[in-house]
Amino acid sequence: MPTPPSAKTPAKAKETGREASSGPAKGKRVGIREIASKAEVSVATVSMVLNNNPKITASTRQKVNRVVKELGYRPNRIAQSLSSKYTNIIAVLMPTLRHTMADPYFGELISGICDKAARLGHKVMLEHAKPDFVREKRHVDLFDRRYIDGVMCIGFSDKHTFLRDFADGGHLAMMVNNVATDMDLDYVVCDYASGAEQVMTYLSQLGHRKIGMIHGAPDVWTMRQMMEAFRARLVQDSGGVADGVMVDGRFTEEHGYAAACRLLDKHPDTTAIFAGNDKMALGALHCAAERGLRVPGDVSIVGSDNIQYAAFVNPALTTVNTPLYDAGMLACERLVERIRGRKEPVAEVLPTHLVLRQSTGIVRQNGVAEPAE
Amino acid sequence: MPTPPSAKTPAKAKETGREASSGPAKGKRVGIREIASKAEVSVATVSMVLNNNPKITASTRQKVNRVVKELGYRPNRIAQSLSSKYTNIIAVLMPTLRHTMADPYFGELISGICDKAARLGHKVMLEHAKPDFVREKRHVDLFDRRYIDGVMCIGFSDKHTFLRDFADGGHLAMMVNNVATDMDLDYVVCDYASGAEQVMTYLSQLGHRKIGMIHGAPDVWTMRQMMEAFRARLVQDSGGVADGVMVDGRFTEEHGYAAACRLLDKHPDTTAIFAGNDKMALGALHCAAERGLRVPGDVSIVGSDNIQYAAFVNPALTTVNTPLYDAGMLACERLVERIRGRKEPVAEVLPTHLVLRQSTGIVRQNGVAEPAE
DNA sequence: CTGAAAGCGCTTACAG
DNA sequence: CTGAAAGCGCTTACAG
Repeated sequence: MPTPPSAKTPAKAKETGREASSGPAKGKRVGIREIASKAEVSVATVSMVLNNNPKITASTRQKVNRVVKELGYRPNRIAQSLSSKYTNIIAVLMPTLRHTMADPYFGELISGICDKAARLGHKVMLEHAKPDFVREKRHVDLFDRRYIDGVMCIGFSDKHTFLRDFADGGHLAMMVNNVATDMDLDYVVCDYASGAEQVMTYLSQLGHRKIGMIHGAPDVWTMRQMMEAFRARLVQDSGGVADGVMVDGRFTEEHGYAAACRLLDKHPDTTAIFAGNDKMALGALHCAAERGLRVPGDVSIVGSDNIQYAAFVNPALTTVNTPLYDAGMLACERLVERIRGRKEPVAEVLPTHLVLRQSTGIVRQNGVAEPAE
Repeated sequence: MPTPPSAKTPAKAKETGREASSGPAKGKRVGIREIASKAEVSVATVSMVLNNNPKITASTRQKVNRVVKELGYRPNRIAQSLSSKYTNIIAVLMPTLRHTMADPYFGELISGICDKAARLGHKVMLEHAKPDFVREKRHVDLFDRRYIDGVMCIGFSDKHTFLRDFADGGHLAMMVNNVATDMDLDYVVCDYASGAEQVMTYLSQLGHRKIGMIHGAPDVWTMRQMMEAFRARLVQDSGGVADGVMVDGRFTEEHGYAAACRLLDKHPDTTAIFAGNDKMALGALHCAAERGLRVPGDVSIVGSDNIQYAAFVNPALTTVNTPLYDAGMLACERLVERIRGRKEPVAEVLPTHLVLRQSTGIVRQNGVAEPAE
């Protein structure tokens, strides 16, 4: 247990009189029966009023609501869940990357999910798919033990075959900004293929012919979309006009940095780098800076996702805007629809667009990279 | 509803035969009574085995556990919660900043909380304290409606007086990386005062005398700690040797950028800038770059928190490492202790240390800033 | 050490 | 349109 290293330690909180762990509040919580008796109706009627059952007269409704307000009655959600079919909780399930929550990519998705869920009266529960979590089938437990009504899956790839268990068990799951190949799961995804095409068109217009790509794991469906678009464009532009190489940057700054270094070592004639996400693009930017390469003077760099930081690096990053927050919102909305009875599977694609900033420019004249200044 | 703008639209998921919304799985879920009858004991015994009640014989325990395993029995958590005093869920409550979840600061805290909670068998629920949320006292509802056993509060300031409601209602709340002045709440916080002192000592050693600070809202306790340390050091070093000014950067890159510009406009002789968090430091870095000021040649810049990006900007940022992830872990651990009966209030301070990188250097010789090159 | 019973606080058919 | 009763699936005193 760490001790205050500084003299400016906050004053010790006083021992409080309140019974810290002696359960739900002081006094007897008011329950549905008190409301019923005070309103002179049955508990069934109170319940129906609370649930906006249309069978109830406006007058009884008023009468009950008045008492509810008077006594400050708040129905016990646990009891409601036990009696009804729903918990009104959805889970957000994600892989255990290093401090996942601190990632702006996941953050945007989750922000969208949370905001929409709150509006729809649902709570959201956070869950990490650690190895033992999966091994012990605790992802299924989320449903079997009645924690949740549905689950949103973010950050997974085709390798995460345990996701099948959801469909197999008849449980409601939604892929957010990804598609699970052959798993028959609902999804809402941004149009990464189009984003990559826009990047390639733009770079081509700027005169770039020697283009490198820093990609992430290709078992991620969206990444595959980008890689295929990259390759397809190279083929299409070929006849010798375009050339490209691909290196793995594993979605992180660190590996994006290393990938960029490798790329520039092997192909010093590279004039543009397309990174599969902004973090790898930042890594590439770092590599360029370290080598004294001017961006975009010597090499143009493009990212993808348009995370918050993309606008605040030097030079500001040209990138593909993928509406992550909106994807989170829509996915949540659709999942709740499913929970409420929607039968048709969900398969939505959100448009993407290029955001031009300072990290891209027309191709340099001489074909060989040389230090700036 | 957006339509696929690209040709590469994923194949439509097939309409599935499964009953999407017809409730918990197929077939009758196995309950505690089935286990009881198959194991030839009472349900009470099964329950006690499940809860590791020491009163149960090893042999009955075995017998029951075998059946539990055989039938793959998973106790219904809702029913458990209704009967017992606990939900085994804690909430993480935070203000509604722009896409809060995408913020690395909050992300680190939440990552720590989640990881520890999972290890302790607790689920975590995410909650945003929007204006109407607070107005309708829904933060109290979290307890009154039995959603949660305790709440972790992150990102709040002294202005958020609604936090008093927790202590007033006898509910378990924990401030994470902050202290609620006069609110009598448990807390776990990093030692920001010491961090700021280390920064000032270091800058002083480098010869800096004209130091500016970009701070955030002073009603945030931790920020006040830093500001006081900054001021105290200036006074201590005075007799004309040190001078400083403070501008508000509101915790964001944008305002940090603006604040740095204002600072450098008014005080062009500033040789070092201490920003209250890394985001504002990045804004300052951006401002310097835009003006052609070399960092650290013309001006040194220091941040605080050591978020992931701090190492990947140009130049890499010197900053104070505040162990946010650890703070989240410890806060979670302590909150669960409280839930389980701990009586003493929690008041922990975690040590911080300076991380030296490229954005700081010895003071420039001439006292006036001039464009680089 | 184990069992029978009451109860947690709601909702939902089923009567009236 | 409303009420009395059963039930959701557990845990917890209370007897034995």
